[in-house]
Amino acid sequence: MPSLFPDITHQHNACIESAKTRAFKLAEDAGKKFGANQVRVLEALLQDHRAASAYEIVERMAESGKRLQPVQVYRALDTLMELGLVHRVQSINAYVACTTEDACHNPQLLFCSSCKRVAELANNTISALISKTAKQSQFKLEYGLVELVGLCPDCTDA
Amino acid sequence: MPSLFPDITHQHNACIESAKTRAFKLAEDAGKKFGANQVRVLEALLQDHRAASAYEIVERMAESGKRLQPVQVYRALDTLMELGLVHRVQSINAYVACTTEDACHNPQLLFCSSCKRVAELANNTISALISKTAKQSQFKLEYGLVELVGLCPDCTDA
DNA sequence: TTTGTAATGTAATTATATTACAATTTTGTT
DNA sequence: AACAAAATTGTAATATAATTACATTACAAA
Repeated sequence: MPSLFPDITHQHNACIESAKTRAFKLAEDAGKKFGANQVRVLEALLQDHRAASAYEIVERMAESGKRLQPVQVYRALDTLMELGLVHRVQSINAYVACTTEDACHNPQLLFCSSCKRVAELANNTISALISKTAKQSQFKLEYGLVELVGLCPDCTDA
Repeated sequence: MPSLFPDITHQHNACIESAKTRAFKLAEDAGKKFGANQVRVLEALLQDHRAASAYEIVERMAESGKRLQPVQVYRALDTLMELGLVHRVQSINAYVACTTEDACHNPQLLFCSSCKRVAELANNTISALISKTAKQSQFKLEYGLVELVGLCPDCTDA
């Protein structure tokens, strides 16, 4: 099994474009339209595969000419998370663009504590097991998160 | 399968005592001793099975006569989490005392967003699956968390 | 056109967490 | 007991993360 972390050779421009296309389609299906800020924040997150705090997003955007207030970034993040296009990396209060084929609300994330990159799983066995467990305990699941913190292959080698 | 959430009839005093006994034993095994603040913070968390923010812990302790500064609470929480006696409820930046037989670092938590109670699983199938997944992706796991957010049986009924 | 709604903008504040450094207590050793 | 080293506790200030409240603008539906 190859690493889930994007390698150096991956075509990031194409990666960004396909993610945006996917996002617009998804929003359309959900009967929503992106406002300018939502698009900008998504773009800021798509710049790389690293988790960024809300305030880092503010700075990224300021550098590219559009400074938003924190609350505006949080609002955009909320919308994007509702659509499953952005995930919160809970253990570090940061955010990352979803990279799975379908947007999701129960992400399974691998977070590298060294390079801050995030890889995303879509392991149905795990999802199913979680659903089953919730059901068994009569727990009405709103959302479930699986977050693995550690070192990605690149950072382990180095 | 019965609910994992403690029912009204559970003997909470006994619950607290056994948790404390377990904690002291564990610390001893690890060659550590608890300082006064560590014990106090653990006791504050053991008051109930609800997740409490660090600042709520500050207030709880102030009410019972010993106000600590936030940083002192965070220090105690760090120590307790290292020992696996306290878990962070990542999705809400809060903390809860571990309730499983053995202290653990890879907790599986069910968090009720209504009453804030936390139940803890120890599902080996899930743990094993996560370890396996990490290994397959050459990911050096530091810790893994599973957090299910939703409504507990009591809050679903109400 | 006006009405309602969603999105955006601005300011202030609250909540969460850490840094830096000083004082004290405990532990182990002479 | 006396001392040094280490761990724990205490205090102040600050950094980071997130929300509240309210005003304004854009845009679509009636």
